[in-house]
Amino acid sequence: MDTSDKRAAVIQATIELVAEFGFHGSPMSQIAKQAGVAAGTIYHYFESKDVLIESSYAHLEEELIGAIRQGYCEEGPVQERFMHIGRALVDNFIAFPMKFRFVEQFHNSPYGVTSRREMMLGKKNNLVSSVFGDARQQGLIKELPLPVIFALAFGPLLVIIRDHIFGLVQLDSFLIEETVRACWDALKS
Amino acid sequence: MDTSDKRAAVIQATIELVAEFGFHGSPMSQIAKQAGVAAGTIYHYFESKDVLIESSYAHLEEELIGAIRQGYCEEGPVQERFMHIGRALVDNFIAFPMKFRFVEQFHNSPYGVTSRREMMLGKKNNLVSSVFGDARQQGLIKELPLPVIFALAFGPLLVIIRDHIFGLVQLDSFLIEETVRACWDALKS
Amino acid sequence: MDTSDKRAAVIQATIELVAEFGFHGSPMSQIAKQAGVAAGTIYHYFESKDVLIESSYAHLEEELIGAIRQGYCEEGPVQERFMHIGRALVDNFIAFPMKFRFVEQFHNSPYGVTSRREMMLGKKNNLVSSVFGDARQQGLIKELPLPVIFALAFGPLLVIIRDHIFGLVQLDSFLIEETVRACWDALKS
Amino acid sequence: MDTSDKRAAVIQATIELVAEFGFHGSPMSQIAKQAGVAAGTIYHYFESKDVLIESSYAHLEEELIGAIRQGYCEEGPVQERFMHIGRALVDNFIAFPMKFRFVEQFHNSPYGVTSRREMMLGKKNNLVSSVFGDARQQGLIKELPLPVIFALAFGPLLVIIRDHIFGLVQLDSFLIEETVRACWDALKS
DNA sequence: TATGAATGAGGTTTCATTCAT
DNA sequence: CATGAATGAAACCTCATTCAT
Repeated sequence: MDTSDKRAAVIQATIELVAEFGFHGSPMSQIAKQAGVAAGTIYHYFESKDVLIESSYAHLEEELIGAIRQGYCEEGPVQERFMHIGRALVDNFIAFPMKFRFVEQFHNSPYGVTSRREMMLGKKNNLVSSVFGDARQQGLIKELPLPVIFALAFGPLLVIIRDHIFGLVQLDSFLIEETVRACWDALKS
Repeated sequence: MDTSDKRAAVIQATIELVAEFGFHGSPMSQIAKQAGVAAGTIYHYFESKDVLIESSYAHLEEELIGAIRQGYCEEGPVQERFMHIGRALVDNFIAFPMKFRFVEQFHNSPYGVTSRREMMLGKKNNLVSSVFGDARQQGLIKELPLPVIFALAFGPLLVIIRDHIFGLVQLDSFLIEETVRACWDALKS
Repeated sequence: MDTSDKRAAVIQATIELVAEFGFHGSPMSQIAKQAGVAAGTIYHYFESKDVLIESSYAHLEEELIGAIRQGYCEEGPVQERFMHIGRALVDNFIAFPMKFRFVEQFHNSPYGVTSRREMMLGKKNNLVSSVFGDARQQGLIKELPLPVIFALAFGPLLVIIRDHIFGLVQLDSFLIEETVRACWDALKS
Repeated sequence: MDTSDKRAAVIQATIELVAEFGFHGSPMSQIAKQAGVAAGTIYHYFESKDVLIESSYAHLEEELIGAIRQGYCEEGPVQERFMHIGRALVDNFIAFPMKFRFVEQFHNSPYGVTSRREMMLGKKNNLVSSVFGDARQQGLIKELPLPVIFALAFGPLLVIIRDHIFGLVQLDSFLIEETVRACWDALKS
């Protein structure tokens, strides 16, 4: 295991434990054990537990953006681009429930307060922003502030992903398709 | 201050502190101080910190249901009943941001995992369930599983409430109205 | 053991351990054990280890000033008052070597840097200051800055106390008398 | 930088850091960084931190003895030889306050306990010892045990050096001269 | 009932030291 | 010789909980 593998192992362990037990339920000693490193080693890569958690979040954010980019056609029609993003979002989180659990806990905790303004689904993400920009220009969606647009577009997805992970609903590709399309209905002018 | 006032003070203090600092950032000693009681006193009313937090959540849930009931007309048309619920939900959380912060943290933490199946917006809440039951019967909304319906109906509201509290958007009664209506658009068959 | 006894026990344990093992060699867990209290208890009385050490020093300072006051005659001739102070200083530190070891370590460490300006033998101590004030007025001692006067008066005493404690010299009341008198010789104009 | 330069750099870094932050506040990693070497490298030259600190002290001791020897006339009159030593001591420490801070911390710490019996100003130093031997033979100084003589001679100097370094007094060559002379007054029979 | 001092397990973090490169 | 990542014991400190008053 070379150097950067160790850093990656620590992040992976952090995500797994936090997803299951929360920030408070994931002591550094456990993270170290799960990552297969000594407790002190973590502090070579991350200044503190806070930094470790922020770094883990940043890692997940990048991974998610990468997943969305897969097969994304920047030239396609707006609605199709939106459908792709919604599908990718749900597919990815359902495939890796731990990521979702981690991200949700991060957003709803003192840790996430600072990072929330540039969140995964926010302005930082040009892919998503440009979809809504184009949609607005073409008069396809309602004239509402961007945050409201984002909320209508992705709010339902976050909820059903959570429900799926907790077993309250069983999503399949058909249901995902229908749900994302319903989100588009909310946006349509 | 008589006996039940003390219980209420503890719950109030718990909500305020957890909203701002999270569960881990709200030690029992601080809760006691904020509530104006001794640390040991809390244990007369609540068996443990976990029980205190679950009780605080239950308290908020009841308050919210009460707020929704205010001015609710069980006999009115389905869409109007839905609009009322959506409006009441947003209004109430915006008026008391701490409640929202507490509830969100609760839902996304190990504490909330057990309670989620009977969540505020879930089956336990007959008011809400009956709206969608009626809507489905009258063929007004899409043929999707109830959890998906819930997600489409309330997911966006939770997101914009959060955005409003964090200052990312400034909601007013017009914007709330439009947003809740857009949620209905997502549901409409 | 009532409440203030516990605070006193912690300070006593701190002095004993630091005297023997130094600040770094005296972990809070050891101090707790020596004091017969739980580790956490220390933090009810002292905010941190630093505060504990500063408080222990302050305690010793007061004790020493009290010891010097014993049998001190404010109206007596200047030289006799000086002799009394010198004798009391040496007697007290020789009787309680741990106090001396603690104080010396405190003064020569980052802890002591802040407190040094108002040290035991400094301006804060009116008893000592007034002796030199009177001596100067009566033209009995050299015209040198007060810090130099203090150094000439007490510097040698601190060194021989240390030597005595380490067994390099065996002080008795005769030797103490002669040494304090020699200090006066250094001051005499 | 050749081999012995590295050893010297480590010692220099140790003195600087310990002077400012104390033994406990000077981790090996910091010493390494300040010296411009890798942490492990220190262990090629010094078996342990304790050995490093003792070696740093020994280095300073030798430097100081060398400084005192500069311009020292072994054949001169006793009082002049004493004055020279006192002057050199004060001048050197004032010119290099870090040395003084290190030495003081060393003497008043568990590290110094073992070395104190052969301290800088002690028997080991023939230069100083022979001055007092000659002075005694010529009947110039009081009939007191050697440790007391040492205390009277150098105790005040250590105190005012400290005061000067901490800014409590501003020493100049005149004041130094007067102070050393006053020390001689304490010794004079 | 109410208090709050006391407990002590357990959390985060530091740091002297080692060893493969 | 030199490096610096890795180790893990141990430090300081927190905090949920208890219990004598």
